[in-house]
Amino acid sequence: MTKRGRVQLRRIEDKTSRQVRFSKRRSGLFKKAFELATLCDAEVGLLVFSPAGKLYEYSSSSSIEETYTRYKQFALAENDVTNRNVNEDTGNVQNNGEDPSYCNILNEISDRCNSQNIDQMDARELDKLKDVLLEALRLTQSRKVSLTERAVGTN
Amino acid sequence: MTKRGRVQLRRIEDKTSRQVRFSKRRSGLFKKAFELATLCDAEVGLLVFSPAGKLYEYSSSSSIEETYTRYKQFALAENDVTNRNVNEDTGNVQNNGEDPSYCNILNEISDRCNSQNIDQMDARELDKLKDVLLEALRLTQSRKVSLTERAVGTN
DNA sequence: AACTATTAATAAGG
DNA sequence: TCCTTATTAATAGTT
Repeated sequence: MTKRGRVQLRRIEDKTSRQVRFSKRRSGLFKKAFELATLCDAEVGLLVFSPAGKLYEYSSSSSIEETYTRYKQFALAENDVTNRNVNEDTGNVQNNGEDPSYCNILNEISDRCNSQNIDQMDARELDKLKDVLLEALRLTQSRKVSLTERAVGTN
Repeated sequence: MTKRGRVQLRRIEDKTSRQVRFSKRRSGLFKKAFELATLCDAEVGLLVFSPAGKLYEYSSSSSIEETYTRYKQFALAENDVTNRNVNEDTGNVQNNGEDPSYCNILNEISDRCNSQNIDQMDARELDKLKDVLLEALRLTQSRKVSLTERAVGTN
């Protein structure tokens, strides 16, 4: 009889055991995720792709998308702070940080594309998308101009 | 001495215990996520917001964004199948499904906005973004036209 | 899928 | 937050 309980922390080579382990541990992980959200009032989003490529998901809020959007907003806010610091200390990051509206508009496009099935947009939604695309285009153009000017050595 | 080990599966009301439980269970959950990815060669993305709003993340691939993109592609593919079925059975879903390039272009914009810090795009990246924005704009316009024509009753 | 020996997680307390 | 310990939960290997 071989030992039970303990296991080496490396990839299981045998395909069948790996699949079996995956099923068991996946259940465990999702249970834990649910318990954390329930007991501790936390927002949890969990995505798992099996080795065979099958998708499993859990979200304690209304959707994975919602949690991901919160994540992007959070990460963006943190990045802004980080980049400002780097810029002030070293000056070698091409980040003017002067145009938060540009980040916002591109994020809005991203959200708009992510939040719904594109095929099901109605005319009104298409119009809104057109507006943000136009605005993004305008900002992209002006940003490129100011980048080019800086590269030429205006300051 | 009170009982240990077992716990009721509902929100912990006491704020301090909830915070303590959160810290402990969060570590456990992230450990399990890491083990599942390592042992079973699975792709795992995990986002957790504490009750206080602090973010914790784990990704077995290069980034959460990458896993989320895979998720969106997966969900989109499944949705397409679902919507086609609905459309054939009922005819009441405004989904022509005839223009996969439109989904692709919007997804590319989304990816391009998600995959890097917007503030750090160089001129070349801005040019590429401009191109996809223009293309998306063109497709948005033509899609709106065809939607309007259909609403008027061309067929 | 079910069983059981073993280890892991964790609740309460310090 | 970190340690200890009693208790329950998860799970590896087997059937």
